[in-house]
Amino acid sequence: MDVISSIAQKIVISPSLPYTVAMDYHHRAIERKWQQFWADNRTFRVSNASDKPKYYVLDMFPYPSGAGLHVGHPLGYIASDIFARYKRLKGFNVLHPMGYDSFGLPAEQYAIQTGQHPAITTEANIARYREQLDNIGFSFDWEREVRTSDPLFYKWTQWIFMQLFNAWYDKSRDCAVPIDKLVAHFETHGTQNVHAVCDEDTHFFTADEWKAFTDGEKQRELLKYRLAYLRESTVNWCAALGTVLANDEVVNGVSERGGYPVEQKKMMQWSMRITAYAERLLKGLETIDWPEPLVEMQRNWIGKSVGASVRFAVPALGDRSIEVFTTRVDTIYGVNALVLAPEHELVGALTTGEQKAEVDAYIAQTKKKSELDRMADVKAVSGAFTGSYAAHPLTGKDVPIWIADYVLAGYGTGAVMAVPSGDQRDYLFSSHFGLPIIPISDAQQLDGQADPTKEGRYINSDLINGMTYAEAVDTLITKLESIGAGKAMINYRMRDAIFGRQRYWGEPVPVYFEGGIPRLIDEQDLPLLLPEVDKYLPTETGEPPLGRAKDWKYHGTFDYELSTMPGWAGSSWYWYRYMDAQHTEAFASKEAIGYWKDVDLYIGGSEHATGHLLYSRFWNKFLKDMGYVMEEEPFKKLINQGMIQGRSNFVYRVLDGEGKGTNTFVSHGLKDDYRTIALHVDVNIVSNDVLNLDEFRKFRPDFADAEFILENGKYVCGHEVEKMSKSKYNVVNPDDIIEQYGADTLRMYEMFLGPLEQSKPWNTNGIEGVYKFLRKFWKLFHDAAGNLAVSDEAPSKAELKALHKIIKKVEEDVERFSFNTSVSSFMICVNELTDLKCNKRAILQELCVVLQPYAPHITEELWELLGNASGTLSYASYPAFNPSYLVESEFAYPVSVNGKTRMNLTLPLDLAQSEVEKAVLENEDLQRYLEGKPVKKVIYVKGRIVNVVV
RNA sequence: GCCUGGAUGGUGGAACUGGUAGACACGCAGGACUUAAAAUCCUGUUCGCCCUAAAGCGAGUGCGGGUUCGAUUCCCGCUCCAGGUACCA
Repeated sequence: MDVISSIAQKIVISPSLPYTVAMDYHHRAIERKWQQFWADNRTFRVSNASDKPKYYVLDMFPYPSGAGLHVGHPLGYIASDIFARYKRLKGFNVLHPMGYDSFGLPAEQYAIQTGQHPAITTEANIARYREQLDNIGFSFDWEREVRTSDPLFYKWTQWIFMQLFNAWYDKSRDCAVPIDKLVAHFETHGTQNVHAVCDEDTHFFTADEWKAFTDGEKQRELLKYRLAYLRESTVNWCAALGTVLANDEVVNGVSERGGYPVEQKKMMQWSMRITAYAERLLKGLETIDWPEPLVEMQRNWIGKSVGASVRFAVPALGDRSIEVFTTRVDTIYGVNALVLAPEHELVGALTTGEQKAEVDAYIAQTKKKSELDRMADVKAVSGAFTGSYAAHPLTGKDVPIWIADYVLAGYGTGAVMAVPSGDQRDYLFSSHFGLPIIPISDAQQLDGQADPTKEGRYINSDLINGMTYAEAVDTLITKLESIGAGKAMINYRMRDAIFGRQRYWGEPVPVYFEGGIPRLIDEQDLPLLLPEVDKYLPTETGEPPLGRAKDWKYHGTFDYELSTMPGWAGSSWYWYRYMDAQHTEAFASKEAIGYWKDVDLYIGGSEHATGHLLYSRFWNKFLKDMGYVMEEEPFKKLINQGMIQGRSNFVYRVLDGEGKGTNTFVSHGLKDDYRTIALHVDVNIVSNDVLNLDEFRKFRPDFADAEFILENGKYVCGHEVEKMSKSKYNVVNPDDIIEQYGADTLRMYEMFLGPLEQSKPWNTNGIEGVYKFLRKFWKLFHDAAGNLAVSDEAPSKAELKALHKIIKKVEEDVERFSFNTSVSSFMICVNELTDLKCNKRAILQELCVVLQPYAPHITEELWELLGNASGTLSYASYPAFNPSYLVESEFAYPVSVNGKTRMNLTLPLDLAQSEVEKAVLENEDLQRYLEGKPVKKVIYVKGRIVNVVV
């Protein structure tokens, strides 16, 4: 009677529940109970002091957008949570925090449209995110939460900026050094023996000259050395948005967001001297365990080339010369021209009167071209002769000077020496303009194209004739250095990072101006709070939004810097704040940093490869140079989770003779018989590609009386993989999945979908299998009436084998981040135990521990039902694997003939090879396949296979 | 163009160091239970041939070759897909 009434009750409470007889496993009640328990008991609070070894599992923290989490966002968080929970069971003190990268454009755009302060929008979005995250049962220590837009957080972002401002990079020591040391050096030795990474226009001066400088002159000079510095840079200025955009925010010459035109504009901008760290950023890649494509991307981004810089004198210009960078100094005798970027500073001076018209026309044409579209870049060769000649540094011969747009102003010196025999671009250029093409190696094959080979011996090359590549390079560098015409040089593609945005919703730069000189505010005045403004738009005079703040002056008199920091500022150091999120004396205490040191495992998307991950490594190295942190690299191991794509569903509306839509829809399998148009349909009313017709009528009231042509009584939808977006009706909210199936099912299903690193479309088909698994698991502990029924009997051999198989499997899988295979193995284990009718406490209790990282709620509940203290499962011990339970005495060998499997033969594992051969060859069934042919050889691999070769 | 991944049933995927390809799950088909449906349980499910069936035979991991007793796995050549990057001297 009780059972029946409880069923009845269940039906009343949850009429929408698909499985009304699920009287046993009530995921809603269980999950709510444990989430509350963990919060109330601060179960996942972690201490900065422990006898246990430390382990730091970090997720890339989200930007809290207004749309909330969709089902793709938590993929990485689930994986890292499984890993963190597993490490806790393995006896580690695990730091597993979460926070928000809460400065950013969408909140500001919303503020521009609605006038609502971005802080309010952000606060609401964070609350929504938190609720959604809590629903999934993550084991985050929320007491360490950080928000980059919180003044208590950005105080330290500003503080780090101040340290960067107050530092320079000393190449002799190969590290950053406080600027005071540079000032002290200037006072005693001037610029002598200063090896700094600095601007190109620094002056040389003696100690006396330095001392004679005014304070303003000193500051101006020092700015050229600081790691955070102000300089005029060409930026992507978007007038419509009133801001500067990063290169990756500009697509095809228009802004990625909104598609507004973008122009190149010179502006004074804060920059970060990341190029000082180029070599260390490159070297460090060898010491970290990151996915190869990511390492490769950073390597390409840094773009190191080893070569030489060579100076070509230009007699017509007196003492001025053209400097080129080349990676192939060995080809210098093959030079037939110098080619400059049209923007090169010497172009004006070099152009002769005769050539002026042509050159000007060409420059005008290039400008238009770059404005138009670089994507429409045809391989057309173009260029113009300046009329001037340079002198070849070794032969003294005249080398014509050209300009062409295939030479980029921003790379190297903006000028190249053209060697048509060795470089394809130079070859095309030379053949187009009829310049001579001189072979320089006896191994070169110039049949219509350049040959960049380094093999062979040099010819037509005077000084290096007959030499090999290595000999030639050494000889030439030595020679060029001795005549002052060149030197070995390393060039990097990476540029210094622009660090200012003309935006409101970001960290204010803690700088004010006094007589045009930027100065830091006093440390005691941190944080420099974002001022209130009446509108979140640039001022009428084109100044950033902060220019609207009333009476916003340092000490009431000095103007503040009006740009704010870029989106990556806060995320470049946030993982240290988690170590000691409440600390007030520093960004984290020395003790906390000394204990946690670095991130052991970092999980996030590969889209941050060259942004966040590069800048974070840079700031980390800087903080280490200054003695604030301990490790050269912040993220020891990194895993990229794949992107979850959308999977859209379609219905097919039949078209009439004129191509107009009718009120009839045809099922996917029959649509080829009709003229149809595909319409997106909400994936949430489609199950296994079968459309719920009633829901469809509600979804599209305009089709309430539509007719449906069905197949097998069903309307089957078509599907396609697209981006997940509202307009495509393919967004799935994790909350809906959790409501229907529970968080444990969601967690396991997201893992079950496939390898973590792989991108895949979200598809709810198949989630039932995981839900069924959890109910089956629950049933192991209960009798048919739903009462706990666990036996204390000793487990059987088969039961122990099933348990220890999964203990081993999960251990191996988690360590190699293969979470999908664990889920399958759990299913196999529960299937086996169900077949064995196993209800032994000794088995089930350990199984709870093994499954806990994947399905923490159901296992906590069962753990408690088994009589364990409530909520102690998170810190239980992972069961020890005992291989003896897996030992087999015999094995069913697949017996193959010439590699083709023909039969199975069960044999004891301790047989000697000769005995196995005998048993196999004497087998009657085998004779059929041998067809009387003589046996050449028998391959026997113990516990694997027997192969008879005839 | 270059760099990095990837391609396995109707679907998601498994096979970890060369050793029974398709585990596990979805879907589908059939059956049990039920007045019925849902849920649950059971059976089958790579394809082709043969066939009442059982059994059997053949093919098969994008395509073409190779190494090997044995290849989804290693080597060579190609096709397609995804991500990154692009006159980088």
